[in-house]
Amino acid sequence: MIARVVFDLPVERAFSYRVPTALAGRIGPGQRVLAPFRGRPRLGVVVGMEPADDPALASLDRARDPIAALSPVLLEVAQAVAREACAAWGQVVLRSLPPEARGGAPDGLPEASRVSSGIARARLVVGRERERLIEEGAAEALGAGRGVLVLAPEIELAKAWVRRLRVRCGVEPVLLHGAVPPARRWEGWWALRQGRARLAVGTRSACLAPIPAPGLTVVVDEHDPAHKAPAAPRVHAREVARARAAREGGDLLLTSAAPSLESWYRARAGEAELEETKGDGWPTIERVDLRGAPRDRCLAPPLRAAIARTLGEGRQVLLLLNRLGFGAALRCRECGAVRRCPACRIALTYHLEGRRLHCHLCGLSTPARSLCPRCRGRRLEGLGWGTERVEAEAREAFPGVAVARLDGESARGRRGPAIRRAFQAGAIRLLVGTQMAARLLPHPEVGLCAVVSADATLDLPDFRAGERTFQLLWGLAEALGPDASLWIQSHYPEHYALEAVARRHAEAFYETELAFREELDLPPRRRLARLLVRGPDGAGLAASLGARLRTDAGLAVYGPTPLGDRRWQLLAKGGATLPDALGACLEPLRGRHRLVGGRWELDVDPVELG
DNA sequence: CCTATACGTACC
DNA sequence: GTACGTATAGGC
Repeated sequence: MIARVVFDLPVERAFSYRVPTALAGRIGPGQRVLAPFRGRPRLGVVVGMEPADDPALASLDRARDPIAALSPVLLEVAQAVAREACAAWGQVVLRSLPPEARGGAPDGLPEASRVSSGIARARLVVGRERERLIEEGAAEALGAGRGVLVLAPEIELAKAWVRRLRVRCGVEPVLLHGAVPPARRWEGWWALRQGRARLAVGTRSACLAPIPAPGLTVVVDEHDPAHKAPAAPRVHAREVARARAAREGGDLLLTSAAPSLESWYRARAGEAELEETKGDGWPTIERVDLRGAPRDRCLAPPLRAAIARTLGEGRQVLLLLNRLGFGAALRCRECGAVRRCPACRIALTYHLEGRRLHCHLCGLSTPARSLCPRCRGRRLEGLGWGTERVEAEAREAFPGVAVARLDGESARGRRGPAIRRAFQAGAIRLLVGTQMAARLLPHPEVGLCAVVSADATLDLPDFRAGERTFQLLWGLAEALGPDASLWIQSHYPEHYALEAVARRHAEAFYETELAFREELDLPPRRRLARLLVRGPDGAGLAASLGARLRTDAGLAVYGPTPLGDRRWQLLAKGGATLPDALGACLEPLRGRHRLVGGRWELDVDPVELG
């Protein structure tokens, strides 16, 4: 017999090994094996067996475990997902397994569960009841003797779901994420594989967990970019979940306060049932126009008054800064808006070198002078204010009020939980924080929540800037009670994302946003891939790769656009077959990643453009 | 003429 | 990814 083996390498091929007679019958697809590779034993996974022999081939050293870590179906899922992401099958497979640990698997696999094909039921659930539907769905599937996988975008959220499901389902869920020690991850993995456990909760690293007879796969906060791996293999957990459900059967449940345009679009096309669970009541939404407001203050007078009122009523206040890593945009001093690309409408990014503005979508490059028709000079201005700054202003404006700050810096060590507890207990009356502070909601004592500058996300140099802003604001509004108010400061108070939140009319946002995406041939209508290039001659390499994609693959290619100092980006636009087109064109260059000039990396269906 | 480094290739 | 081969430059 010959075993086909893949490794954690950025290569397409599987490698062939003879199966020594001593191992015959003990080796099969999905099994981890140690195979001689470049003279040393290397960990690989068997993806296929062939009834042939070739004495010229090397022989497998041994099986790493007595049983296969993955089922043949999950190997197929990994292959399909790898193909869509232009990633190597072996990397998707091996990086989905827990890292190597001491000890081996227990012996014995249960009868292979009969695999049904096709998703039984795909749902996209929005609204306040969505969490209850997850609990119900999980309990129901477990009750029917089926397995359940719940994927959350962050470790903390995964832990919270373990607590909820433990109570609701009466079983101990297997928790799988990057911070769980390898030995414990394998323990849980084998328990699932052997059918001793049927419920798993985890982050994207758990997306290929061996759930026995899956009845339900849940993707919590499906819109969250954290579901996609930030480095190769750049696989999106939501797409793995979809591929799994299509091949393993069972229900697919995607949930979000404000879903991604991709999922909303699919639901609209009939690929999933859109289920809106409306809770009643919406907070009062107040928009503050920052145009013309003094730039040295971060809290406008009407907002200050409202905060004072709220504190006076004995309720708590939350001030949020959504600083999701901003590009160096140029803001006009007069009108406050940043300069945008006339074609793509996304914020232009300022590059010190040559004092030029670049569009990261279409590659437009223009001199930074003549910044704004209404403004004589140009002024580089950071977007938004820091949390410390807002905290200081709040202390000064509301003397005697217990003010605290919750951000990456102040939450370091054991301080985060202490601040959270103090806020929940009411000891802190006004809390200034970043995204992580938003997680404190829902909290009924909060009477006012303010987004200090919605522009921090609206001015991101990303065509999803509007979508991100809408998702953030909608999520906040939903988490606040009807007797609370949400204040939004912005230079674009009439922006349709803000308008839709104020009117509690999500559909209006999605329709407008989709029209914009369709007009510019952007996702979800069409697909994008970005090619990241770096190296001493990144510019030259990017240009030649771009030319190749244009002529050989016939793709619409934008750029190269500079990303900081030595990084360049190309964007390729295509249809459903984009990964195949890219593969066919770039495959001959594989193994030559280090072309003269630098190295390059592909990101198919990027969720964030930098 | 020999050793140091650079890039391209193949890995079973 | 990375060890290894061959091409290439620099050193004596």
